[in-house]
Amino acid sequence: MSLYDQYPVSIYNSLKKEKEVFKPIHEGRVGMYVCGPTVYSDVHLGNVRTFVSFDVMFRYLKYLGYKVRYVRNITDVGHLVGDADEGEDKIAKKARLEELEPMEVVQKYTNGFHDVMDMFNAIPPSIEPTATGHIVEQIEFIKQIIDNGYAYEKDGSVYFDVRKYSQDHKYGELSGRNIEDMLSNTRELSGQDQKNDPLDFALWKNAESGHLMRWPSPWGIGFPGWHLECSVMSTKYLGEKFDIHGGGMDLKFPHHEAEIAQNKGCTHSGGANYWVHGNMLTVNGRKMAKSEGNGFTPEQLLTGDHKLLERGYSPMTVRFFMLMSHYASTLDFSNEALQAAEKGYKRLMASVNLIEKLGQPGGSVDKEKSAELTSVIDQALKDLSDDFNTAKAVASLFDLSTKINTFYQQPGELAKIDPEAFEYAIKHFKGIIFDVLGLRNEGEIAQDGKTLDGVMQVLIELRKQAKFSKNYALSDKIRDDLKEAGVQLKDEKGGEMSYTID
RNA sequence: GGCGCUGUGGCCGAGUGGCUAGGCAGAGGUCUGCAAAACCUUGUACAGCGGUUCGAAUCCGCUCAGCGCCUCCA
Repeated sequence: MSLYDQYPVSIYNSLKKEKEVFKPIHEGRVGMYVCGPTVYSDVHLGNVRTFVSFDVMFRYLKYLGYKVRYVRNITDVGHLVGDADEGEDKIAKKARLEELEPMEVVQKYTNGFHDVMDMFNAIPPSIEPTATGHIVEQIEFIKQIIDNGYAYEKDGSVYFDVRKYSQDHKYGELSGRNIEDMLSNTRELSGQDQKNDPLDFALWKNAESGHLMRWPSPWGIGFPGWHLECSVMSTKYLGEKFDIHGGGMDLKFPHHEAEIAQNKGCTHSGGANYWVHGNMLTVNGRKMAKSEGNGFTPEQLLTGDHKLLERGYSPMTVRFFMLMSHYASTLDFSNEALQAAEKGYKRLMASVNLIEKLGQPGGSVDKEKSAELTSVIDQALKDLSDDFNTAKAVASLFDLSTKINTFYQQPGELAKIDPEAFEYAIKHFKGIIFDVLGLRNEGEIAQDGKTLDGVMQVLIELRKQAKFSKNYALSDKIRDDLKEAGVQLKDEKGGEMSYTID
């Protein structure tokens, strides 16, 4: 029996607006598509949160034994600048500002994005397709939509005919909107005269002279519309029907709504069965966004070089902080919260490090105590299967952490644990922490240095001698000075000493 | 205006109609030469007002406060 049968996953489906038992289309296999970043500037924490959320889903589904194909695109063309109605492309605009080739801009920020994802230990997706790499497919997709009667051409551009579409399908099913409301609330926008209807959106845009991104098409020189790539690439790599589609809450409308319409308009299938939306990161209760000026770069987060940051925080502290809440809840950033997360993270890692130092379990096995141990793991897996509730799972991990610490201090307690139960619990304890939550043991990395460890052993030996001769002034000085240098010495039972690096 | 969300103890943050979430901080204790860490103990929490119910933080209604989307946004 596989783990996914043992711990069936349920997911909150934005499309149905309720939690459902997850049933993949193909037994044992999952196709997952997540809307990736637009690479025209640095990613900020909000982006990181969303991708970390989906990274955990990817990791957990694999942990359960599913074979997962995870597709996350790179948007390197297509999104229009909000206040420029002339149809100027974000990337083209940025290119002009920086006097670069558009593809130079794309490459620069794609590299940066990958570096940041790596820093936060997010596993690269199975496929990371780019919009510019799928111009041909996008053109074919548009042709089919036109053939199906849901799009029209006008002056070298092609628009999706929302009204026509809504006669046959429900437009707005994901975001809970209806066409009439939207019509009466449409804002006055200039430059929309080409469209038959303000609700229509572009599938292909005619490139004006001087526009930097241009490709030939049956409708002239131009570039693909803002929403098209995701429809096209999810269909290409996952099929007309696939399992999970994810993205940030703010993409629900219009982006995902348009995506569904394009999919149905082309293939008559709506794409994903389960739509999953991650919530926003907030600062003082407000969405972290570039326009608010309350976001910061990962570099600033590490160094603490930002007016909102009291000091820097390590990547794993931040990752752990994010996992202490549920992906569908807003998460409010504050220095206090981050500092609390940092302590919690270190506490967890300290227990992990202790595992190696534990003696042998068993001897005078207490069945109840053993069952208690495995039930904590059981609970954690149930919680993860319950819409990926990392917050709850983390609580179980802390329970286990306490138990491990007790085992270390009181070997008698460890003797009560059945060796098999112990092995099972430790395997999953580590599995959940490292494989599912994707945490890295930052302290351990620092301790890898053999030279440093050798130096530490010398200092520890000196301190032991000082203590033995009751020269507490010297032994305290060694400890205090090391503390100053970022190394915490701990006296243990039996006169042994250990150290941790901050 | 339309669609939707949230309001939990000092802070962050889970939560099922009845059983201690958890982390951080605080208090007391054990251990220790002193620390640190760890362990144990400790908190009259669920915005307000009504209603449903044997029982609601959890369901319903209203009020108040805040937020998101509706334009690019994770």
